[in-house]
Amino acid sequence: MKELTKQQSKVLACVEVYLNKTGFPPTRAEICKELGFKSPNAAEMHLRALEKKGYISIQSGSSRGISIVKSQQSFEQIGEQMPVIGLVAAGSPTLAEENIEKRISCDPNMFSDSFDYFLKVKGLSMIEAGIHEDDLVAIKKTTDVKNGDLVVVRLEDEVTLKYFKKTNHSLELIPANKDFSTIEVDLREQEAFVEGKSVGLIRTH
Amino acid sequence: MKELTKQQSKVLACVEVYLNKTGFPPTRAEICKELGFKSPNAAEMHLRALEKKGYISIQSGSSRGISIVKSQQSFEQIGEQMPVIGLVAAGSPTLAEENIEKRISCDPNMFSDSFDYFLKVKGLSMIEAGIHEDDLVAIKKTTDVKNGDLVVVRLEDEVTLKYFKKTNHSLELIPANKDFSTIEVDLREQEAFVEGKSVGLIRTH
DNA sequence: ATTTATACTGTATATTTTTACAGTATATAA
DNA sequence: TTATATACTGTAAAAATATACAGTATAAAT
Repeated sequence: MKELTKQQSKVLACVEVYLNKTGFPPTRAEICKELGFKSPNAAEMHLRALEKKGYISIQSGSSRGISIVKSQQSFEQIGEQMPVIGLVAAGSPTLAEENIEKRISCDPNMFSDSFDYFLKVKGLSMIEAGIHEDDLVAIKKTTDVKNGDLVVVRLEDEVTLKYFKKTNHSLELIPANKDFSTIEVDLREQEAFVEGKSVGLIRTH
Repeated sequence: MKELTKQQSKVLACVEVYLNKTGFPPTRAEICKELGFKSPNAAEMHLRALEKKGYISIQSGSSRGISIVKSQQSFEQIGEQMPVIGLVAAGSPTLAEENIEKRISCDPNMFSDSFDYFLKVKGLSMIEAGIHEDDLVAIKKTTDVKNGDLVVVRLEDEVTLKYFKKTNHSLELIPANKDFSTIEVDLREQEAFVEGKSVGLIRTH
């Protein structure tokens, strides 16, 4: 999570205090009044920055549509807002705000292992493992993976979700669909980046 | 504290659910949409009644200026401990303590629809729907199911998870595995109890 | 038979609120 | 020296929202 500037921190605190006091979030104008700004745009800009850094989410077009994603206050946050990231064809699955499709309120420890984000599955390459298109796979960011693990690997600019098998200099990324073929990587010729591994899955019916 | 009418109770619940889901209170129009009212004044009147009876307070002149004074719900909505029930061969999947295998901390609204418990899947009859043994299927207790829904149905003492298809006097419970056959029930001869329907699924890898 | 409470529809308007755009100022980095 | 990021002011328009008013319908109470 990115660092906040002094003013952004003040604005976040202001929103949290207002929320605790009234039960609903403040308007831009109310934030200005509280912090002494003279233009609603001052508040707007700080809120946008806070959203980009993942501390709040803003429901666009709604009045008072601010919700706290990550509290500045240190008290326990049960039911954190876990980000959902689309499995994009190119580039790493980063947690930058523009990649976050939505957030789901749940416990980061609901599976056997903790996880960092959900990856939204594209395509049918893992269908025989019971992993469908649009399923959300819970990914733990780690490079510590074993053969047989379901992993997120980046090759060049392509990111895939496959079973992991490493043998000497070669890496096999094995699909679970007879219509797809195993991706074989000679690690002396090409780099492969393990982004993380799956610890669970959720699906909405 | 005064008693609430049925509709007032619905409106209060609606506000509480919205608040838990979004982090801010609903507008009059949003309450109407949720509960099927066609005039914003319907919501307005109920809110006024709820304020008069001391369940909420309304900040006049503010958008979404509703705060809960006395919650209707006896339990916390976020980070609830949702029970996991084994799909036992005999008897209804009841929420009696002896049937609860464990509890998982998660948000009852993490799927598109709310749910009441997780059912632990036994057997392979739904494998082609990507539902494996030991997957946890989120079940919403309801009898309001449509053809094609994934439902929990009890026949005599046997409980199954299957696709639902009703035609006149006959009920078909369709598996997703070519090695299993559809269960056909003539409703004039045998009773079938719909216990609920699936709204989602989670799996631990 | 008439009132009273509940439960709405439908419309209209004033007010609140978001949000875009055009600027200003300052410090820091390239 | 020229960007670039932070941190605002000031204005204005469009959209969202609260809320008043005038009705309709129904069941229960008086």
